[in-house]
Amino acid sequence: MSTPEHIRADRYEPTAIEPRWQQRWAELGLHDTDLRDASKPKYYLLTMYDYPSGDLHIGHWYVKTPTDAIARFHRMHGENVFMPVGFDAFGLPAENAAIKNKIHPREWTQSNIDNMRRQLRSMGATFDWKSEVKTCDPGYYRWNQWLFLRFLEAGLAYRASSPVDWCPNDGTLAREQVEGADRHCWRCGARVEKRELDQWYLRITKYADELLDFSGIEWPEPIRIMQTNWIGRSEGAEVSFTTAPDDESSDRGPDGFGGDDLRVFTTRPDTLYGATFMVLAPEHHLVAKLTHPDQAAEVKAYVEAAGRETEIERMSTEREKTGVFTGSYAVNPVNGERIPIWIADYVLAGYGTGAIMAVPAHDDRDFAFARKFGLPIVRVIAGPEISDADVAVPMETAFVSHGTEERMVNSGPHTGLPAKEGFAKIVAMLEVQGKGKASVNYRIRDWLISRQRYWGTPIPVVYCDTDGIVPVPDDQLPVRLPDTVDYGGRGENPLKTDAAFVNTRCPQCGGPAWRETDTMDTFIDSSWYWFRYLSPADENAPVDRSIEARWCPVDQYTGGAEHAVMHLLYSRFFTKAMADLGMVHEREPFKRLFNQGQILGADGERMSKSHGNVQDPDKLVLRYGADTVRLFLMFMGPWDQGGPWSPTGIGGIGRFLNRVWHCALDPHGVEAGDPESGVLPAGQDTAAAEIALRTAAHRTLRVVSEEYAELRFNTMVAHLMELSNLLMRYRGTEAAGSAAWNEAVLLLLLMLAPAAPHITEELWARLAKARGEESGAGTASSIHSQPWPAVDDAAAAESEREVPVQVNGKLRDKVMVPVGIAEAELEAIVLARPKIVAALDGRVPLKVIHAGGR
RNA sequence: GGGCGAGUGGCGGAAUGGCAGACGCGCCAGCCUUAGGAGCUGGUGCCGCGUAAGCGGCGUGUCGGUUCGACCCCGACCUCGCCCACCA
Repeated sequence: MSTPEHIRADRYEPTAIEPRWQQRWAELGLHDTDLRDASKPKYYLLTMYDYPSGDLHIGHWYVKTPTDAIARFHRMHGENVFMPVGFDAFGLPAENAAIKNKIHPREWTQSNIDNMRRQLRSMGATFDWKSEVKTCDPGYYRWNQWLFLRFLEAGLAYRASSPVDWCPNDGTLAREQVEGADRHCWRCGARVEKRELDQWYLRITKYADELLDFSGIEWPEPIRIMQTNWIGRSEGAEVSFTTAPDDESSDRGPDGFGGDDLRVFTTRPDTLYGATFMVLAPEHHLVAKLTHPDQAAEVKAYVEAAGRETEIERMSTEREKTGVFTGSYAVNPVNGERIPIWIADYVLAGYGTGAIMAVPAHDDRDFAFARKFGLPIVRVIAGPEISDADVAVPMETAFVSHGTEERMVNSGPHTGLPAKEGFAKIVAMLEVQGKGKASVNYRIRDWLISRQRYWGTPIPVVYCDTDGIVPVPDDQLPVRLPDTVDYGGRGENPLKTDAAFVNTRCPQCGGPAWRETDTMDTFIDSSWYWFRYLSPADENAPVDRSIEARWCPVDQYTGGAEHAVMHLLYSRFFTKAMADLGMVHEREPFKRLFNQGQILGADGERMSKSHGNVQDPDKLVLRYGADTVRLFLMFMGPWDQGGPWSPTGIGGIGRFLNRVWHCALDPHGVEAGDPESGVLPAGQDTAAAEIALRTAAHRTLRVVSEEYAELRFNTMVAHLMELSNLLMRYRGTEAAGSAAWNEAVLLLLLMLAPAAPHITEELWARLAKARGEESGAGTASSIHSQPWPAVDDAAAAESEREVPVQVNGKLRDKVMVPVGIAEAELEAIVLARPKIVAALDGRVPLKVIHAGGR
């Protein structure tokens, strides 16, 4: 039984056992969650669904296999775990592939999904396949349309004309989908341009304030910060300036100048006395009206030039300031000064009111502008280091600090006040005078969802000459994507060429009408898909409210951080909007979020087919087995870290599992290559060896339990390796096969089961058989149905421990003492140690510190 | 320009105020093998002393600070990564 020949004959061969167990788990339906089963606590575990690009790469495994370990860990704790899977099946790559390969996007997508299903199953992951969702199914996108119509009724969806980011390949983009200083498309990398278009928007701005509130959800701080910055809430004041007549003698000059209300937003009302000019965005609606005839030609030229410039050029920080004087003036409401009104492209039309009061003394941009055009710079805020006599000294740079130390100067009756106090006083004064009020501004814009593409959800409205924009009635949903579309060419949306789709009847008047041919941003699909998993076949509603009530929010969500201001923000918006419309109860979608790191190619670049650095897991699985690949990915480093892919070291995981195999099946074997093998450590008898085994096993259980709960898989695996190394040390000795040994082996298998489900299941079954137990059908015989073991605190306690001794912070000695030794006794022992005596060199310690130590 | 994060052996990493380098890779030595790019055991931060067990010193990006004691906390700087970027 224990000869080396026997071991060779029955080696650990993962590829022989893994498919067998995967099939068996599937047959038993072990992971088809009964959502109506309330006998156990629910645990909704969600991992971001994938775009069906064709092949899983190692990065997909990096997200999914630890997630599966979480699922299995929670099942062993008696929870009813739901871990669904699906496909984000709409999107441009399918369309591009269709054009290139003359294949329908549906076929391309479906064959990719089939392949990815096979690959996903090879991980041994316990997905609930009966709840699978595919967003390109009419049964799914129908509800995108239904939700859109409800949003439309509620005023959360609207159509508007405005300048949009336009990608020459992908059409319109949401603001979040334009990246980098050169303003390129997030998907294809092409530089985007601005176009004025009629497009559909969702009113995410309505929820700006609520989206800033993260209380009640446990999300990583970087994501919260990114969303907070993206929403960009600024508190300040809106201030009304009145445009001035040409001369100071009348309210309105002979040319009709003056008397217009010119409103600005400022975060620094405390600097209002320092406003020495105003600046309008070139697109501001008062530009034409405020341009003095003398300046008309110059202004016209500037505005036209600004219009021709790309967003890239205008948004460059380094660029020198440009601008032009309108010839008009405005009156500063606090001191009555006439200040010139300029036009410059550093002021953005889309933020605030599209106009600013310029305070060059206290804003870097205004300072640069004033310098260039010779405009006055007046200091109105001074730090403590500036004496009253220095206030008038010309400034070399803008002073932007706004702390508690700063005081106001040159500010009429407010001079001398602390800046913070002046802020409030000036706002109050403006309100009394009707010239301003406290105000809040946001950077976030409404979500542009129109896409000029074929492979997406049709927006369910028609255009009628009589009735205008008419929503498609619910009973006509879904508006199906037609199959017979010629998408041979580029540029135009192929749907536009499909007359049978476009030409329709107005639901209201019955007259001729035209369908909207834009489709929805695919981020709509992912903004509520976790609700659909709960009732994927429901014909009456997007989500079954009674199931949602029990299962939401999602307990744990796992996926990449690249969606910080897209998917993860849209999902929160949708959840809040759906809650307000009475469709769901919860206002937050995901209670806990974990962002795993990204696995890069071996070259340190993002994995992509174009880089040629994609790592295919299938080959690794074929060679090492799924369990080894799973463990290796967990062992590489902290899960949130990721890093460049390198398979170096995967062999170490294989050796580890081999040792587990041998400990479990061949406890009495000895290693021919090791003279120490099968011999107890010097000075240890069998009883001591058994205590050592029990202690190690239960201490390992204690720490591994914590590590699973905290998703620290790399150290979890390391601790299991330590335990298996210890077992190997005792293999073949008198302690092997003892009760303590057997307990340690079983604990090792149970602890390893969530991470390496196949080998543990195999060994569990073989050990049961060896004990003569029936290991027939039924879920109870599976290791994955066992309860998570409890730590025996008495066993985990050690009787002795090693105490490090420092003198003046330097390690000088280590001493073994019984646990619980009195401090005085310990001190006596330590002070008698020769090394300590030598280190003290006759001196008496001033202070003896007993540090922490468990 | 702003925000966030990270810098530890040849490599991935461990240790978040108390023994730096757990665990693994790689490398070295030995064993076992007909053979091995298989398996097993031991060693392995750097420098110095010693035949040796061992002893001493140095060491967590740089410079300061707090502390009996700092990879860990604080300040400044350097490097790298990610996000945002003329948002008033």
